[in-house]
Amino acid sequence: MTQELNPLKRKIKVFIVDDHALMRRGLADLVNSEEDLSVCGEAEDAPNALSGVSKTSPDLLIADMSLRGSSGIELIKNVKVLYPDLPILVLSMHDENIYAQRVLRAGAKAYVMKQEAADRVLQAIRKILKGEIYVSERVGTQMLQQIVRGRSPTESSPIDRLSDRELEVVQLIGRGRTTREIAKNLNVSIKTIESHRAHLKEKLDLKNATELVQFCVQWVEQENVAKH
Amino acid sequence: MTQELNPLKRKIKVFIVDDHALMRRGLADLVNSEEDLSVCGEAEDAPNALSGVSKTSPDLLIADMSLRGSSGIELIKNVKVLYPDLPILVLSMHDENIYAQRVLRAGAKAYVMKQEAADRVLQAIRKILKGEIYVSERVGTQMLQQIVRGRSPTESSPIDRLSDRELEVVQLIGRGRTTREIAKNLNVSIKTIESHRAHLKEKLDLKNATELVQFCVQWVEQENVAKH
DNA sequence: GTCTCGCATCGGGGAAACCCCTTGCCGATG
DNA sequence: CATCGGCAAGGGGTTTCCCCGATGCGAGAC
Repeated sequence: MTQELNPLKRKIKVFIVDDHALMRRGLADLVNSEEDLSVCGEAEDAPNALSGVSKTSPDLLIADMSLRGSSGIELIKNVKVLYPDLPILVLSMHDENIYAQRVLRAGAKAYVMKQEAADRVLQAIRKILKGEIYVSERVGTQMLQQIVRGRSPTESSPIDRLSDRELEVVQLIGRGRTTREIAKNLNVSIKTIESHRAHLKEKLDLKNATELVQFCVQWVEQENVAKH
Repeated sequence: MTQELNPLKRKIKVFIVDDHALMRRGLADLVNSEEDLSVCGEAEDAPNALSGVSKTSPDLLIADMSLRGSSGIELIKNVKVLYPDLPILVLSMHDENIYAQRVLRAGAKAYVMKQEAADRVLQAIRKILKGEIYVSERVGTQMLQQIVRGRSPTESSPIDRLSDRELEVVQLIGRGRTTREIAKNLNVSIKTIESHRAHLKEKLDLKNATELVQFCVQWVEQENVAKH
């Protein structure tokens, strides 16, 4: 609408990467509705994003996490190598703390969930244009809690803090064994396994038994993949 | 084709349901950019959708599958009961034809993936306004292949034997939710969820709760990977 | 050496979840 | 119209979860 009203003051150029056309449209609308922002280009996957960025040299990149093919995190890393000063805002489906941490470590400056309101995205844009970092409240407080508990986020995965016995229990839970079965298997009391599970929940910051099983299943899976 | 024949006539009213604000914006922009269409209302969840529809009495409903709380498929069924003639277009993250089949059986008239281009959505809108049914090409051919193979949709993978509600519970378990949380989320008694879980264990031939969680986690994972 | 700390092992007790059985309702199917 | 499947929900017994400890044991700290 008001895109070319002010030719004296160049607008801040924003490049959008998302594999959902409709989401791109919504984002573009949002960005262009701001006086001083304008969309300079769009892409639906990582390769097109890289070539598009090199053509349009934007001031800001908005990227979706879950792209087809090469994942969003790979794109961030690649962009960071080629354009270290280009701030990146990452949109994600997940509110998982793990994703946020990985994304920020990969070099993004903001992590916003797609569920959030549109003005949150604008807040994030403003913040990272000032050189600051933005994460949505829920993820942010989770991260702070981790730091308060003395766990530096840069330190490798929390799985390293587990004892050998605890890791053993993780394996068995991940294979679908019950507490009783594990106890019998390891020739100890059920109480002992319950105790291990309690420690696991604490160390891995999991709320309840279901989340514990979820984590263990995923970890066993991921470990089996890593071997091949 | 026929959209600019009667410029004096009232525009066709479209109601949008999606829990992503940006997606709503993109959809609204798309719809309003058409001469004869206009967005008459939006909602971010099922309850607001139902009251919004009753207030604005739209000619077409566009709904996201994966809403918070009561899921998209429930919304479709509810809408179908109250407004049997209101055509519904369903947007989905998944390209699995399991979902497409369920959605169409629940009464929707079109199934479109969010990845698809914007004009596909318009194609779908035009088609269902003419009383026809639209599914995206990939899903459509998958369905046809199943029919050609003589495989009734009820007998391939054990997951197909699950009811809509049961599949919904699988999703939530796979995301680490407890029985209580699921009950609250779906606004039913804990006993009901326990009952669903019992049926799931029976249908999927799982011994206990841990195996059930294991299965659900793996299924949700595998499903998210299948997109790429 | 003693002290602390993490680890592994158990127990009590109350709350929650699990598990099996049954019931009622509705809509579709035959 | 009768039966069957899906959904919701309750009763009641069993098991697990979860928050409290407690003990012994080895390893490093001072």
